[in-house]
Amino acid sequence: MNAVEKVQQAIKLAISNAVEKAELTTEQVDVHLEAPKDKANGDYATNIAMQLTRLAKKPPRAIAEAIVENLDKDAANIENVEIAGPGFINIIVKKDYLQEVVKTVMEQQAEYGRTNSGAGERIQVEFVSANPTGDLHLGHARGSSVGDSLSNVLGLAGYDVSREYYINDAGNQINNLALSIEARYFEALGKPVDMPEDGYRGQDIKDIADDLVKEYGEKFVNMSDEERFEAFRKHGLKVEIEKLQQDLADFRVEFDVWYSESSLYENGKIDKALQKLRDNGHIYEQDGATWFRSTTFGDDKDRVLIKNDGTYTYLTPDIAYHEDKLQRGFQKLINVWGADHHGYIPRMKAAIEALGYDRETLEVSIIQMVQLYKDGEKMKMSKRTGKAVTMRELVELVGLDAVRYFFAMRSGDTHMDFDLDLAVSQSNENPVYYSQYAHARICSILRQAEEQGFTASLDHLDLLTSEKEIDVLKKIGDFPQAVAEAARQRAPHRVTTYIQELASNFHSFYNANKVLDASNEDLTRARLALITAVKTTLANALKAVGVAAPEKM
RNA sequence: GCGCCCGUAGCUCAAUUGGAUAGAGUACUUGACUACGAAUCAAGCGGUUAGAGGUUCGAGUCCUCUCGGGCGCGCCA
Repeated sequence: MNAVEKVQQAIKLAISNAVEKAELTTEQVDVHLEAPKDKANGDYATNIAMQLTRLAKKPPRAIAEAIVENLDKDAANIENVEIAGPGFINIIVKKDYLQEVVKTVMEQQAEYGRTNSGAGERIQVEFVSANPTGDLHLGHARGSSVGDSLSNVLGLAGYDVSREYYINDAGNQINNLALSIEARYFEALGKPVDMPEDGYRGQDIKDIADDLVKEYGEKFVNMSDEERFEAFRKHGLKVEIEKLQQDLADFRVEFDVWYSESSLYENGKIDKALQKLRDNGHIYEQDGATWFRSTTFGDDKDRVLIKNDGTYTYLTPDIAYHEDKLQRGFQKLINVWGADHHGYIPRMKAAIEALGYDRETLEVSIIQMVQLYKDGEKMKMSKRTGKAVTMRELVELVGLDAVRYFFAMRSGDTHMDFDLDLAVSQSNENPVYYSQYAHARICSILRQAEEQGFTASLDHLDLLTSEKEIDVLKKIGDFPQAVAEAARQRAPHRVTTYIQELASNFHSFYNANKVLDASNEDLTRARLALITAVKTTLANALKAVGVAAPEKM
């Protein structure tokens, strides 16, 4: 438990003791502390008096007064309390504990912010999982950013996280991939053939075909259709998957597991999952197809698992895949899906339940669509013509940090307008630079401190008593809980909000106080410790959302 | 037609999951560099939280309906 939590704990205890002493209720009360938005309402506030109105059968303000009268302030490090509004108890704490915060950051360094609030719960986060049939585009960039940030945040909060990418390397779309490459291959040789109806028309397919021509010439022309198809399928998959891996690595996203769909065919896991569903009585045959009675578990219609041509639908291996995840011992599965897949949730949850697991084990985080704007106008996109903006293009245009930050800033469940001009602009209009600038600024001060012979010291932290300094200290102290809360709510964008606030507090402090002051060496050394703690905290927070913390800009 | 998501300041978005006078950034108006980085700071302006009911001490948040936008609704993946 860190210094901040200790203080909060002590306050909660003192209040619940006061409730008992005032004989307001015999029931156990859970004291909820909040940090008021407005500092005028104290460092902490509790709504306990309002919550007790029913139990104590008294008006909230009278309850609040009774609690305050019986409150042991010294035990809880409380400087002052006030009753305000409808019955809030506002608490002002003594600030000396904040010195501990700086020491903690100095000790923990890159580990500062880590807690055990997740208690080692094993969580798998599956995200992106785009088909290996084309380039990652704008929507995947958002999914990558949110999925990766979420994983980072969960990891920091003490969950045991595994990131996974499900490679759809089986099924129809891969056949289409092979046929699309084939069409482009013949086209490149000047022997055009028809592109399949739902073929892939991206530039990447043309590139693959051109490379094949360059390296092998007409080698594939005289092969049997089957041989050529197989060669193109294998080669296409390899190139596409490597490209996905490279693009994601360049986006600062690393997966722990790349899970192959086709492996489920090869090792019999699909059959096993089907058999389990059959044994559990959730399968029936109709119209020459095999059905999953998902309506038993709240889906709006039953789903086909084996088509009347004997092949599986997309759902079937996916069920086997989720069965496999659960058998690997994950206690929670988080799938990050695009909004266009939200209709898929009920059937997947139904499958989980039909396999004998708790449907709540699966959490699906839906990422809403992104709309690109340029010159104040919507950019039209078309997947069919291959004119969608790719993730790689976006990064080249905007810069990696700005892209990651923009997506990390926003809650995934909001429809998002991405202003290209704003993201590209290297000015104060662009929010990503605000926090990076704070970091670079601190580094600059530290460089000059070194030149002037100042070193940070923890011996005079009691000199940090100005309002700006207290604000910074408090904000630093909030970090571990902010991360834990972001993890609990699966809301990594909260970390970005935190980053803005910390940077803001720092900038404000910077403009009000000179750090390097030869006339007051003790204060200088304390402030150097303070800004070093800010630097570390900022860097840790930025890292969690996949953004660099530059020493110079 | 049915289902899910969304609607908050001119614009882009937050809001500790039911708490106080709804907050940031940006834009706009002022002011601050012979001070460690002005990509900064300080102050001002800006709101019937799409609308109408309801639940209660208390609603942007929960319930019902209406309006507007997005996405789904396949023996595609």
